[in-house]
Amino acid sequence: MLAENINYKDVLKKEGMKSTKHRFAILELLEQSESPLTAEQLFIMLRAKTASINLSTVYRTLDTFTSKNLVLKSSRVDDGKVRYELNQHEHKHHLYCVSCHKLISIEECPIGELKQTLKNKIDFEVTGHNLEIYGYCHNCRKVHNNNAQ
Amino acid sequence: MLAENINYKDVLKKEGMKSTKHRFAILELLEQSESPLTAEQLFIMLRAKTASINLSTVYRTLDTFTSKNLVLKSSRVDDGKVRYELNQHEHKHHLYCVSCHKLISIEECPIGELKQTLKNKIDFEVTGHNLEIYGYCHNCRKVHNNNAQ
DNA sequence: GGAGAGAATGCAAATGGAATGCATTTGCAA
DNA sequence: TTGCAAATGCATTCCATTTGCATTCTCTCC
Ligand SMILES: [Mn+2]
Ligand SMILES: [Mn+2]
Ligand SMILES: [Zn+2]
Ligand SMILES: [Zn+2]
Repeated sequence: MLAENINYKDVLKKEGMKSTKHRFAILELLEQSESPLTAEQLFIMLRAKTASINLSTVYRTLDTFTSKNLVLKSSRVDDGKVRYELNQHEHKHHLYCVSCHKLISIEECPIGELKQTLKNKIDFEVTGHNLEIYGYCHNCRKVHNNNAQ
Repeated sequence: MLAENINYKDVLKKEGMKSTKHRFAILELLEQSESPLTAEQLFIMLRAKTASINLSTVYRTLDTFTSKNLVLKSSRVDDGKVRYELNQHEHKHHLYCVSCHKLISIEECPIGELKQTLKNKIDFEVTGHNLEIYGYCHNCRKVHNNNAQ
C-alpha cells in the first residue's frame, strides 16, 4: 500500500466504498493531472501503470466517485467527451485556449454580485454554476503576434 | 413562401446556402423556441409540422447553420445531448432550475472585469465564454417553502 | 421556361462513447 | 477463515451522431 493512498482508504471507507487497487490508481492519476481527463485517457494511462484494467471499470469507478462527489464531471461541445477531475472542494474555473487546447485553472469567480442580483430581481436562488472561458493563452498570443509582424 | 421566411432567404443566400423548406422550417422552430433544442426534439416537431424529414438532415442542417454562426451549440453533462439555439447575437446566459428543469434567459453578465484581470495577470485574451447557473426558480422556491412549513 | 451542375436530402449502415447483464473475483466484516 | 455483498472483466447493447451513396432539388445561365 502506497503512503499516498492511506488517506484515500479512509475517504472510501467513509463513503461506504471498498478499497481496491483500481480505485487508488484512478484517484492517484486524477490527483496528478493538471486538467480534467476523459475516461479513455485514464484508461490508457492506467494500462501503462497498473496493467490490466477494463474500460467499463473506469467508467463505473468514475460514476461512483461522481455520485459520492469525489469527482466532478464536465463536458465541452468541442468533442462529445465527458471529462473528470478530482473534486478539490475549491471553487475554480477553466480558461480554454482555442489555439493550443490547453486548460488553465483560475480561482477568480465573478458570480458573487450576480447571485444577489438574481435573488432580488427574480427570486432565483443560485446553488451552483459553470463558467468556461475561451481565448488565447500567453504563448499563443506571442506566436500569433510574431506571425502578424 | 411564408412572409417570415423572406428575411431568412436573404440570410441563407448571403452565406452561400440554398433555400429549402427544411431549412426554413428549422429556423422557424428555433426562432419560436424559448430554450435550446436537441436535434431529436426538432426532428419530432418537424415531423408534426412539415411531414417527412430525415434526422440526418436535421443534424446536417444544424451543423451547417452552426458553421455559418446562425446557430449556437451547447451541452450539459446532464444527458449526453447537444442543444441548439438561434444565434440572436445578443449576449445572454441561462438559469437552469434543478427542480423543474426550466431554463430562464438572463442578460446580466459578470465577465467584464474578470476579462481585464486575466489580461493583466496572465496575458490571457478572452474571446468568449459560457456561463450556466443552477438553482431554484421562483416557483420552485415557493413550493419548497410551503412544503417545509 | 428548360437544361445542367452542384448542393441538399433520404436511407441504410457505420461509428464511437458510454452503459449493462452476467459470470467470476475480491474486499472485508464477523 | 468463511461468507456475502460489492467490484471487476468480458461481451454485448445502447444510443446520439456521422457517413457513404443514390436520388432529388435549387439555382444559375442560356
Ligand atoms: Mn464561479
Ligand atoms: Mn457572459
Ligand atoms: Zn494556447
Ligand atoms: Zn423551477
